[in-house]
Amino acid sequence: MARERKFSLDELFEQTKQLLLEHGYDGFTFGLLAGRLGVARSAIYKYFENKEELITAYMVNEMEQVFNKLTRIHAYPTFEEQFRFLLDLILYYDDLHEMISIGKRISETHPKVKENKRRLAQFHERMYEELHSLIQRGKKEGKMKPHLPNEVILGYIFQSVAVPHFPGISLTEWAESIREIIMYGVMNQN
Amino acid sequence: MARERKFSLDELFEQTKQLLLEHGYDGFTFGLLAGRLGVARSAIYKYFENKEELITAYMVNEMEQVFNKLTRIHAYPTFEEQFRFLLDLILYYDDLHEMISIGKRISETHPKVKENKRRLAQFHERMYEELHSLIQRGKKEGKMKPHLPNEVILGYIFQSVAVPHFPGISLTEWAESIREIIMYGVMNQN
Amino acid sequence: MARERKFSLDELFEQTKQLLLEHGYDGFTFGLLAGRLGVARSAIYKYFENKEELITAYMVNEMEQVFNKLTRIHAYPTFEEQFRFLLDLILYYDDLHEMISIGKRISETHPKVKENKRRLAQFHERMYEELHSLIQRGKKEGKMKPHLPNEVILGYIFQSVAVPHFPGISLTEWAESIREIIMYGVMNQN
Amino acid sequence: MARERKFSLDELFEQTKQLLLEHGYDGFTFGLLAGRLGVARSAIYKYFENKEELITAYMVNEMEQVFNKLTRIHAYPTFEEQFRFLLDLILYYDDLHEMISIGKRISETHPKVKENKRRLAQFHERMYEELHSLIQRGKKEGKMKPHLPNEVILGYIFQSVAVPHFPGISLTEWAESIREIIMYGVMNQN
DNA sequence: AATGAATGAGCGTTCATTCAT
DNA sequence: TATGAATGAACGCTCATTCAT
Repeated sequence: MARERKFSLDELFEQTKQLLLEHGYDGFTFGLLAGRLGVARSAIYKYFENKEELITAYMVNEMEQVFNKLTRIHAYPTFEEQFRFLLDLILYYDDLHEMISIGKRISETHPKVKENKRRLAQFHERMYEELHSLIQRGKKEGKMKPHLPNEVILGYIFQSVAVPHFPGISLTEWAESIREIIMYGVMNQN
Repeated sequence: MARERKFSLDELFEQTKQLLLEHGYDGFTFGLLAGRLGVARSAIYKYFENKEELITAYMVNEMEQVFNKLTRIHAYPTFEEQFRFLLDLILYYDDLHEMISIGKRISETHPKVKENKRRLAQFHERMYEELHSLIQRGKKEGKMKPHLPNEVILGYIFQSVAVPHFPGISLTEWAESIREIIMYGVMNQN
Repeated sequence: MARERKFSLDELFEQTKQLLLEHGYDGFTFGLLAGRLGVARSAIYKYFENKEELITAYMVNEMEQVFNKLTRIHAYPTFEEQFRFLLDLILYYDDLHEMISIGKRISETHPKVKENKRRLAQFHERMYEELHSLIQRGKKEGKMKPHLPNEVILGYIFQSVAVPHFPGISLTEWAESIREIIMYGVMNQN
Repeated sequence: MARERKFSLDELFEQTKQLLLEHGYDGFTFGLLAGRLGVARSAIYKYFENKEELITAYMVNEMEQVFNKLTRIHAYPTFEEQFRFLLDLILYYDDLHEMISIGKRISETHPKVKENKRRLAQFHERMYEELHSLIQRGKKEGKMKPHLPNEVILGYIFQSVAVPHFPGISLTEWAESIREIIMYGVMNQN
């Protein structure tokens, strides 16, 4: 009876992600998105009342997925394996960092946006808890430097994904180098 | 002879910097800037023909200062001191990184913009030369890991400044932590 | 499916014409046009991406009509009839001249503008061909002065439409006078 | 005592003329003019309260000169010589036409503008009187077609200067052709 | 559910005009 | 007399958002 939808939410989120990464927050427009989905600009307003709501909704969606993957960390028994899993995850989701910084700029005017931001914050919090406890474990087992503040370690790790990939250096070489620096620094030990 | 200026170039650059950091390139508007300076939008066009010229002019100004400080590195004799000086400098100018990435996006249509970008590129080049030779020295003296690509090390160091400052951790504690991680990593040695 | 349009393209072209004649190219603004159509300025951008595109589109439209009429010239057998038909046509479309001179000033930045200008040029060319061959015929039949350059004759005829209509002289009297001057000059023959 | 003027009115009028011809009424700006005179924009406001006043003042000045030349027509005894003198004058001052059409668009808001336009109209009138009487004489002497309305003849002659100069035709050839058409038309007599 | 039409706020920019020195 | 600083209105243009179908 009702007309069939011309686009799925998944499609919409996927294109939203791409556009955000390509054009940033300001460069993202409904016109662009609608163009990619093959619908009229106004059609999107049936699902999201405004740009901010759409973007935060997308972020919640993305965050959910990341978070789900993150919980698989418990499948690994040793600290070392868990830490490596975490680094892999972060290096794989290397847009995460960009996304987070975009998220910060969104001001919460409408109630739905507020709700989305609340959920985002919640995810953030739960994620940080996970990570905190991992770091805590590393310190307890004497494997991580105990005097470094947890927040700095975490921020630091997340930040690392933004180190630019230079041409001439392979992706794996890059990833391995980053991993080593995070763990043991740039200085030679003797 | 003419009436007194309502704002100085220094003021203008200062506000430009703040706005760029808060809102990014696209979010930066003459309206915002004029508002902060307490003048009409159009007044700014007396000094800069367009947005790109203003922003690149600001960047040249900023870059000049950084570069001048950087050359003082030669006052320090040992590698360790020089390396510490460099880290201090970068942590102090912690917006540098953001600024550089903004600078990349500006297309050079007008001649003055072109000139500004040329000067910026020059600074960049000279700066990278300085840093490369520092790292080279570190490797030669057996103090830095020789197998890490120079580009990754440099990118990494610059990236580090973007690690967020959490409230609850003092700035010096943050800086010290970052320094240690860069040099020796997060892991305990035994 | 969507709401009804508040203005038709024909209306838009009509007002465009009027405004161009009244204010010239620079004096023509979207604000003025929108005002006459009773819509917001921005509404017009749904149909034409910029001022140049709108104006060239209008001109193509106008030119098409003129050209269609012009081809009816072949329905007349004798040179005299054809010449008279031509003069009538030109005197009737007395803004043509103004329009052509406006058209020359438009620089072609956007592709659609380029396309429009190409079509305009095409019309021009075909029109001039028609007229040239008419004049050629007049000369061959010994009815036009053979030593006058074709370009001057054509330019002259087109120019004549710009002779102002003084109040106090009827349109037909004006047209008849112009026709006579073009054909036989202002001087008495004896 | 008083500072010496950095520019003369003559200079100003000369540059005004050039700029008007190059850029038209809208394209003419105080900035451009000031640039050519080597003074600040605002300096010009000491002499002319606004753009319209300046332009009309220039036009009065120009008109004065043309009119002065025109009165020399009485030095010639015969109608033919006078007519040729008139045509020469008009072909020489071929910008006159452009200027007049520019003048029409100026609306008289300020009193000084009004006054200038009044003087312009006066010149116009006196000029037309001169020309009318010339044409009258031509008709009386049986040299001009008596049935053509004077206004049309005059408008026609003035209009002729706007016939474009095509490259490939020398200026004198062009002028001669125009003259012939005005006098005897494009058609062959037999 | 989806569309195309229309709006209005805001941006970058230009320029006539005013003001204080 | 001349200046440079500043203003404000307008323009071309974009885009989030609303409306009627």
